[in-house]
Amino acid sequence: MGLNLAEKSDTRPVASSLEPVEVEAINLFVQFSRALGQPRSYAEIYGLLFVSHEALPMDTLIERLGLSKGSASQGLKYLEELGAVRTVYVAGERRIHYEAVAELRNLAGRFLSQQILTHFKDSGARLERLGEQAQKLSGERRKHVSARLKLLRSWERNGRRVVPFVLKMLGGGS
Amino acid sequence: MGLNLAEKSDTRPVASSLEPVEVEAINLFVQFSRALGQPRSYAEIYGLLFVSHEALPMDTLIERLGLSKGSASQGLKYLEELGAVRTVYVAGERRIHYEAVAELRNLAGRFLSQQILTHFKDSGARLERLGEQAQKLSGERRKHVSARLKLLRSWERNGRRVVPFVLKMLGGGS
DNA sequence: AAGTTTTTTCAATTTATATTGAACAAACTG
DNA sequence: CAGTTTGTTCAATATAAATTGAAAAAACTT
Repeated sequence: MGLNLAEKSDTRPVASSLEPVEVEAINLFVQFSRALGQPRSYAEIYGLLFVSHEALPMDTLIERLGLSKGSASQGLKYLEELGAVRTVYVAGERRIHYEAVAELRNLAGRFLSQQILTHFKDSGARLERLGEQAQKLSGERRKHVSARLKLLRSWERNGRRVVPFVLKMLGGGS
Repeated sequence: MGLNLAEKSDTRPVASSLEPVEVEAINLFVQFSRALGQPRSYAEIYGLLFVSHEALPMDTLIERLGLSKGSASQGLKYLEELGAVRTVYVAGERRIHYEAVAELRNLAGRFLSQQILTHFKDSGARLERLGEQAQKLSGERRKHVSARLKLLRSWERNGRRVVPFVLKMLGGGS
């Protein structure tokens, strides 16, 4: 079913077992996840772990956030792979407990390479193929495509230069 | 119906009226659009305009890309608002013609403010509310939430600082 | 202004993505 | 090892987003 963290215009009820401070924190991450195109449920999980004082087992996340087992399991798996969450072994507890990893730089780095760079990965090959096709053209047409290609190459270069820089900047303050 | 720019494992036929060089260019932008979470059809439109020597009317885009009228109209509207496309008046032609605007810096700037910054816009207010809720807690719990809040504030600061910097870097080469 | 072409709008449909939950598997327990 | 708890998988379903196309509007023509 998922949570409902009601915004002004939203009339569904807020999950009763969450405290206001938790609702606020979760909202923050859910908002963020929309900007990044990530599933809401993952953001809910991360948000709750982020404000929680102690590590939580999957059960608790399911119960308090109103998630299905499947979502919780997949979400935790994803977040763990991303490095956004780590497992913690709690004395006298059988279940795996999770806590939020709060390091922006690593998070952003992994997220960028996972979500963005994979999409860019063969842009080099693509540009090359475009270049080949351009050679087959003639006259005005070829001139134009070649100019465009040159532009694309410079865009790609600039784009690549930006990523490490962003990471450095994000690392600075935290 | 939309286009089909077949990748290796994809068996549907390529639109017959597109030349190889166009297919390559469009593929490039479609790929890009996936990374950014934008509709494929918009990327197709931009891609075709980007390689085209002359400005094209909506009709031509519909015909060559196999789009519906609606998609073409909305896509062009969106791209024009974004500043990715501009209208051109062609002598002796009644229909509006469009051409791609190829300036990475402006494009990226508008895109960021449209897609990202809007999501961040009330992060300040959200953080404030979270702060208020934190005050209502006590002991260990409050200490933890306060620390988290501090961290979030620094993340936000760093995030904001990054944007203008990225734009400067993207402006450099083109 | 009546007719024609071009463009926009938006409810209905299709397509893509996220979520569920029941069946399965793994990990532990006594 | 039989029983119990915990965790995963994945086909089915629900939800969200993109696309269509018919109807309306706007822009132009004679």
